[in-house]
Amino acid sequence: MLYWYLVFNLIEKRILSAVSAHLQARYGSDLAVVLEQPKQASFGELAIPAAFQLAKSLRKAPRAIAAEIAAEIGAIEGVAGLEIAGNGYINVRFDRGVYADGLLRPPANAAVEQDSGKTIVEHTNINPNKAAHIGHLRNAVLGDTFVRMLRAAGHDVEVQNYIDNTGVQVADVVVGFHYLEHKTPAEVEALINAAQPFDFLCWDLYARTSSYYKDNKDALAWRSETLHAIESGTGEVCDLAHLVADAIVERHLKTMLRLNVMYDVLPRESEILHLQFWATAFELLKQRKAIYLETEGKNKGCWVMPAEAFNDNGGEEDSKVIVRSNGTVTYVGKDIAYQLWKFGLLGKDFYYRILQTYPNGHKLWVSTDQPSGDSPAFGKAARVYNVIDSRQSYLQDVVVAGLRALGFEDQAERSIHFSYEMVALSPRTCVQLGIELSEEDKKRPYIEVSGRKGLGVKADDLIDKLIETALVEVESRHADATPEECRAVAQQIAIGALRYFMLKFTRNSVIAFDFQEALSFEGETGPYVQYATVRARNIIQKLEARGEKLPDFANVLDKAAMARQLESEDAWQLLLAASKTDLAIERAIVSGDPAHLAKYAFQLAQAFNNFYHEYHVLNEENPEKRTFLLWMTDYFRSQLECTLGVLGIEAPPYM
RNA sequence: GGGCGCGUAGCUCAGUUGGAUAGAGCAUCAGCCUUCUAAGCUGAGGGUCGCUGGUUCGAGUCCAGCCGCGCCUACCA
Repeated sequence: MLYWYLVFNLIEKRILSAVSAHLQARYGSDLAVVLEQPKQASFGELAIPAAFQLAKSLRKAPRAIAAEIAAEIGAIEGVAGLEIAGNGYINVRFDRGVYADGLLRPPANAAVEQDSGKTIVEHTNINPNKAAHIGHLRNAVLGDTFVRMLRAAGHDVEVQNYIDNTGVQVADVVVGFHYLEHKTPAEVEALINAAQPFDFLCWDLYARTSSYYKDNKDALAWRSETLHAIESGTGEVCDLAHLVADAIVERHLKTMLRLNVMYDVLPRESEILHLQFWATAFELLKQRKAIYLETEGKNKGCWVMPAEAFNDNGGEEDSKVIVRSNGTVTYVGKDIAYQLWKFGLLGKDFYYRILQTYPNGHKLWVSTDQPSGDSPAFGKAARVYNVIDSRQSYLQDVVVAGLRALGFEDQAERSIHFSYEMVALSPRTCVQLGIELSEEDKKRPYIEVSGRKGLGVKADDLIDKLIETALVEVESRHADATPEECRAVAQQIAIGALRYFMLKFTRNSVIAFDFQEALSFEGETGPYVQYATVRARNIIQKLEARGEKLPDFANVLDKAAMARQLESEDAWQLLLAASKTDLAIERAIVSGDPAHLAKYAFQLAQAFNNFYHEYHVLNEENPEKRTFLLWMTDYFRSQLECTLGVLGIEAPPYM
């Protein structure tokens, strides 16, 4: 892993090693020293709780031990002083001048660690049979932000979006077109190019087909016929399926691009079938006895994985069917093959072609079953993150168990289910959408969405609504701007609001989606952070409009001057908050939750807003202070822009 | 029944490996725009951290047992 230079981290490390060495020499203790963030900023920058841990073995009061350590440890570079506090804390105060100087003039020898191989992040994975909804948005925004975090920290990341273009869900829409509406491929093609978005049309058709099955059980035969046709790879129904899936994938890619979400490659299930990925995996699984042919009971005739493989006390659990008694493979089976491929363990690869080139020049590849020239090397990862909601954790466990049963212990260990809770609807939003609720549902805190019932909020509808809401605000504030400019700004604000909303909740909390909350641009929201960034840039723009240039801070600000300016506790706290961006990114990666970075972004914006109100930068008369405040402004600006960038949020030119 | 998760202010949620006075936002109330944009800032009120016990110098955090809620537990994906 590559870390860019962290002044804070550097001082932290110095303290850690100094304290460890001292405890070893003085007490013969090999205690693992840790540092804490003091509860209150006024206590200092870091706290050492080591005295508490030593109290027992030394049979001494923590406070006395703390005093002893503080008195005897000696000087640590970058540390101005140590204080005893509470029952035995040692609070650390940084040398403010040294710290600021480190931020302004970072030493050249940045710590570099080698990345240990490629990381694959798989996210989005929407069934290509209907429009994307808010649940898919959570997946894509979480995945994309996690990718940005990893890349910011120097990781080599490959982004995959798996397309299940041969599954039941696609089949059901094909049933709708073919059997219910008697449409030919040519007629469906006309619909794809029609004014109404094709994925919206399919949203309704899918719901209609699903409800038709309910009243006409015989119609389920249409589904299996369609699935067989798709699997055979030929015929009108199969053509129809590809037509539908490809058109909807294109729509999904457009929707995701609106949110600044892009991919490297789309592995498709059709290729997993045609290139016999499953057949290869099946042989492996049989060979190594990871699955067996059930000879009795309800699963008679199926190839199953025993429950003990994926469940610690699997005695009571049913084994998991991998191959059905009719010889067809389940989704989990295909997923095991896919997971093996991701690690380069299958001994097979897809062929690839370029599907499209994004506006920024990035190329998106898609799997194909025909040799088609050069392509980047996909797959063969050292680590795999599957961004999939927690409802599928059972299936993810089975996939990992498959790897383990094949003897790929390391890869099983590095198969990470990046799980998150679902997005449901608040009862209030259901009412707004005209969804009728039963008395029972009304009492629930949230209502689960259902694509099958067509119950949910479409991603594009939500984005449009956000843009319209933002547009009203932008136009009311900038009467002089052109409609195109206003729209562009409104779009950035809308996406900022949406991405932040999807990130502000920790992964394992259910989001009860509420329009009123999601459409808010005030308080803890994306636009709040964007607004702070715009303000910081405005100060610098105003300066330049007055014919002044931003000083070359490294030449005009020395350590002593900064130390003088940082005698103000407020200024120091603000600088400290602003300097912790890298730390926040690193912690969010370690904890695996982008919500932590979103929280930091909000706190950073709060800090800047405090700065903005407390100091009037351009009117400052003291030259040294004015230069210093300009530096702080510029530093805040760059830190805010960096954080927003990692969150995938743009800062508009004005708000 | 089993697995996973949740329960913290009126509402929506944070709370790092146990640590100092449990925090935000929204909502409510009281203030702040001739000054770099008020999508902002300042202040006030608001808490039995679901319950009971345990571990220890110390528990919202760890352990056990309860209570309530959600999801999963398909030859669907």
